[in-house]
Amino acid sequence: MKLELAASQLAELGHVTRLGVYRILVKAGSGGQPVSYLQEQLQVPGSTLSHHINKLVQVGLVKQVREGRVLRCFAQFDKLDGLIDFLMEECCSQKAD
Amino acid sequence: MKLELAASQLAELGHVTRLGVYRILVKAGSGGQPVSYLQEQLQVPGSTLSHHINKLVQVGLVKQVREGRVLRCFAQFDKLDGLIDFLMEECCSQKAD
DNA sequence: ATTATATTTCGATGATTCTAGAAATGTATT
DNA sequence: AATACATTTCTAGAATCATCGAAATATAAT
Repeated sequence: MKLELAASQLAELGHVTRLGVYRILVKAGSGGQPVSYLQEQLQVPGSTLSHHINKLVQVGLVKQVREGRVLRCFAQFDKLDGLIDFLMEECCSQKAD
Repeated sequence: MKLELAASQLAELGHVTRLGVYRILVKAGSGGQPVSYLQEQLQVPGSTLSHHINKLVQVGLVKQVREGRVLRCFAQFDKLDGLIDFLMEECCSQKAD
């Protein structure tokens, strides 16, 4: 993974509301949750929430699928795995002098 | 771990320069690396680098130890483990309706 | 068609963060 | 004590980000 992508994903997770969204979606697993559920849980104005969800979508950590008038959101677990791998990559690989 | 702490750690990792610092330190393992080495690798002005390292220290991801006039920096691996655990916590635990 | 529901887009304001030069600090060497 | 070296602190302008009301869009129900 490129460092720039990892940094952008980490930056998006590094905000209380967005991390709250992401955690709910991780907890929800493959079933996901609609925006309305996230709003109910997080108690944040719709326009603000929409803005934050969008940022998570932009970096690939979340996907959305329309179901009638509901938009269901899903955590993209493979992206989280990639991010964690990146953080651990080459851990302690440097030779001592 | 509290969500606020996790968010702040993720936010600090979510910046190209800081993530660059952190990666070098992860790679360096328990031996750490001095600020001067980080500066040489990352090619960023001292005052800017110092500012970024300080943010990593503030959230506990990095520690610094003085060695004469050199300041050696170390990744705090336990904090990274805690952060990763937090991200995975309760994954897919929600019961379907 | 009209109304209701779910969500986004727009737009503007305020807040935070980034950057880097200059000056200051702490440590070692001569 | 003077000089060199490593790093930080100060400062201030520029850039980015967060917030949220109002208006717009999309879908469904009556």
